[in-house]
Amino acid sequence: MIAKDFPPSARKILRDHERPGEAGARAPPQALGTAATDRSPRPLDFADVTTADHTAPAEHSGPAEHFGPAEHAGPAEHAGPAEHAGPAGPARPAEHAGPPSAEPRQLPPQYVPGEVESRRYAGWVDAGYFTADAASDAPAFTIMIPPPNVTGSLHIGHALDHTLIDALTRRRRMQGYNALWLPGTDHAGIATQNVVERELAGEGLSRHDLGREEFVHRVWQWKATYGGKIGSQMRRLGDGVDWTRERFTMDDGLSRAVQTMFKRLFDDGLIYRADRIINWCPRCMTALSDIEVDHSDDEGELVSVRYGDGDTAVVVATTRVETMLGDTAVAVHPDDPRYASLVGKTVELPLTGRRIPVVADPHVDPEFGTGAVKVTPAHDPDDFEIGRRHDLPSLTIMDERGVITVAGPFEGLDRFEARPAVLAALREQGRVEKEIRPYLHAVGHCDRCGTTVEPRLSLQWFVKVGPLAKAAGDAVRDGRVRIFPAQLAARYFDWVDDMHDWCISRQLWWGHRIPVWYAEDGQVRCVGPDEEPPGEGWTRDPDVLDTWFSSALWPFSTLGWPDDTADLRAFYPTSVLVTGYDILFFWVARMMLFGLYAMAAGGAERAVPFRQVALHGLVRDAQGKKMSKSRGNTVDPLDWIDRFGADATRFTLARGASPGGDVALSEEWVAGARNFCNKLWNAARFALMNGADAGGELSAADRAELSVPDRWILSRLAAVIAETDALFEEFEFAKACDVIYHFAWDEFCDWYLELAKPVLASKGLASAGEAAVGLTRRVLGHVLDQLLRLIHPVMPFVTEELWTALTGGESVVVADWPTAAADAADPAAEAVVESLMRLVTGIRRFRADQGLRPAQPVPAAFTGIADSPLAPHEASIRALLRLTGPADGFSPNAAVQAEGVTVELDTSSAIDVVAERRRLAKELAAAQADAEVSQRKLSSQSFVEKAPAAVVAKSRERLATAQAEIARLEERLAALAAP
RNA sequence: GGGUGCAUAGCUCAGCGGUAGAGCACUCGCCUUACAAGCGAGGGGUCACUGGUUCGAACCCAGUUGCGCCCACCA
Repeated sequence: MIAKDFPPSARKILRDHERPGEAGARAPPQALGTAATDRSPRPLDFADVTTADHTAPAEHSGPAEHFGPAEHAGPAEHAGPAEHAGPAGPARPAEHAGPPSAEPRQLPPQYVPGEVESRRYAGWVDAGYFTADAASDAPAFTIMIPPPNVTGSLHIGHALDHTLIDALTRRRRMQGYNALWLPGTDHAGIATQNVVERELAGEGLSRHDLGREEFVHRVWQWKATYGGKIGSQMRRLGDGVDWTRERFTMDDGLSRAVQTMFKRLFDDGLIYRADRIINWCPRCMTALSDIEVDHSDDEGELVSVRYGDGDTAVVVATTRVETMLGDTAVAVHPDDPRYASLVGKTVELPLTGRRIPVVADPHVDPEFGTGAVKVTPAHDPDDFEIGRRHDLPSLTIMDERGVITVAGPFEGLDRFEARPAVLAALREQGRVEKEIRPYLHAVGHCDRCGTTVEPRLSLQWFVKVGPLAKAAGDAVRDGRVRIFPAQLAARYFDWVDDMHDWCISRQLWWGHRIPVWYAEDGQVRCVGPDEEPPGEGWTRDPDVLDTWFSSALWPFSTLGWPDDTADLRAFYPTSVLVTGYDILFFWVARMMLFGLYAMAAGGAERAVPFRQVALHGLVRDAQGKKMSKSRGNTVDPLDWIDRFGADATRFTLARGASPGGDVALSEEWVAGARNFCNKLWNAARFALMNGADAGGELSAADRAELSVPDRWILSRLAAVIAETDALFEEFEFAKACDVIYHFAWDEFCDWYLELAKPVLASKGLASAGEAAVGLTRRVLGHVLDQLLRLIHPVMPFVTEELWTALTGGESVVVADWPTAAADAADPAAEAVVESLMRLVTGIRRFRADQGLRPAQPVPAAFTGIADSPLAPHEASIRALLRLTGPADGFSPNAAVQAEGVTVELDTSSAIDVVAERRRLAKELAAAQADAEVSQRKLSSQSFVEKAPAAVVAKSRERLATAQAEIARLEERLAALAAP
């Protein structure tokens, strides 16, 4: 069927790396076997065709012609090597629609991700696999996407986050949960407004030129044009999100939620408006919350200035001389004897001619500087507090751009120009007592633009966090919410238990406008979403809310809150929150604050926004350095997806992710992951070629007939499933990937498949009858089937492609998650196979040392195997090692001993005595070292007396084994020396 | 200033009381009929330093040094 139905150019997939020149000499396609007439959905039996087609053209590897049915044709001509397979493009159009194909398909010898990914993704979405059902009886599993900024494009940090979320969700879906991963984006107030303003600046315009309404319209336009980018990128990654439930924080529904929340908090007295010192960004021209300020040690100067003269002289130290223009007092510690006589008096403030009082305030540290502090209530948070305590006036000396507004010589200067100017003027008057420069001190910067933040007195809205934060802390303390890794909970408590009130008003245009109106007579009215705004004579507050206000509602606003929707009932509380530890405070804590408050009616247990918080780290480069554009060490996940495939990219990320741990990445590692995809691909190809049978359960009678390798691999599979499950539950992605990787590669591919080969070929195995072959085919199919399911959450595409080919099933996306067979554990079989591995490795070492080519058959005789558990496996061992039976004229010239078995070999040429001596000497040295350590331990009286009996016994055993080895090796060496 | 974490093979990390592990990198040999994006064999570590606890410490305790991160209103 293959040979007939496909064009010749397509046939090469079966063996594409034949050397040029050989291909033409091959026989024409042979008649096909029985499967040729079998048109059932059963997977194609590769055994029937593998050898059939050797007419491959001579080109070398890598072609990507796709073998799917015609309707999947699409842009299938990925010419050139796989690395250049090219982006498949976002969001495949509907021509690729249709459910995932269950038709048998041929597999090329190299996995080419590009075409597979776009086709499969479209198929999954169309099949509705990712669409959750609010009416389902199945337990819900909900994860809300940490909404990326609409301005953004998918960066490697998202890719990490999404890989982990997708893995969790896919696993739960396979486990039968009603799984929902809800996607969406955040309007990202400052960030988005900045982007659009930059665009305007390119046209020589500012937002004020447009006016508020027009500007906001412009942002919406921008969002319509570029806002979908991240969604198409998520499709490339394979994110199994429910696109029917996509949300945006500025959607009508979510805006209603925001307004509802504001109103409730307002009515409960948990939102207030007040004059406070806030962090002000003079570039973004808005207030910022405390956590939107990054502190860094900057070089500045510490200047000591003398205020007043003669008896009333007092020297103050400051890093901000320019603010002295706004000083309204000097403060000293109440108990400081140096200044006791000054308290209550006034001193002259230089440059201004004003006289300001000296006040006593306990906040002042007498040890620091001169023990006297200038007080600028309008431009320093501490000074503001001092001012309040002493009823001092607040003088604002700068406008919102940071420009001095005090009439006089400094008026119109920027704050950074004013500083040297004021200093120079003070110097001129002989007021400067000391200048320390450079002086390193912490300075706040706007986390959006890096501008030095200006503490500024202004009228803003705040959330009174006290009671909310208490509840947020308690929910973690009493275990309703669990944080992974647990040690990060301490950081959470530190913050939540000592949280300042949250400044939520922003002087921006892009965002949720504060729903408060003011009347001319001073009345204030907060308007709910279903109320009419007041009419004539009222003006609305111009400010918008902090972006994080709406983000904090995300777990329930996305589900229809404040309405009592079916979604809200079905999917709240969400199950897990997966995000980076860097936004623990920004987002996680605030969702706790608001979730517990808004959802309190459902009871404490159901009020929490999520049951578990899985925090991952930052993405770093191969040297563990933070990725940044300035370092030039960033990785573009889309580039990796293009070149290595989404699965390889995902595996690389997941394999690096441990709870709370940063993830180091490099191109070498993603190449390794790509290789792993290919390894699975080829293992499956082998299985298909050999009639692997993934259908049906093994009966008890079948189990009784299983070979030792079959029992071994089933035993290992069960253990690996159990380990993987346990690791997933703890969010140990790295370890789970590692367990599966080693099982797949080291055990399944390297040993099981090799052991299965002779059985499947029925070569040289007396016991391998038809039944044995059938059983092995079934075990092979079963293990591969389960393995593909296990790794599917992390590598969805390649597993889907292989699993459907292997099983004929509809899709692994909706296949059952494996469960560890309770009775599969088989320590006896494991012990035998491990022994077999050691024997085989020992002989391989001999062969390698002797330079015997892997393909060269070597006659060998086994002695001592009859009494060994390895006895039934001699044929397997011979097959693995290419050892033939001792034929006529067998004259062994070397012997290898291991596992109680002696293998005499006839290498047919003189053996390399030097190499053999070296090998034996090395083994001898190892045995001697081993013996020595054991001997030393055992000769210690206290060890023998105090150590557990089992440990002592083990040492004794080790010593005995080592001593036997030494004797044996010495004998061999002596024999080798003799002529 | 207060927390907190980390120091194990060239790199990134796992191991956390009983004689050192993985991936990648490296060396040698192989196109062995699933895979050269592969196969086989191998080299490489006084587990930061100093003490202590213990029969026994990479692992527990104390201190030292060096990195890192978080928080912070000391002018």
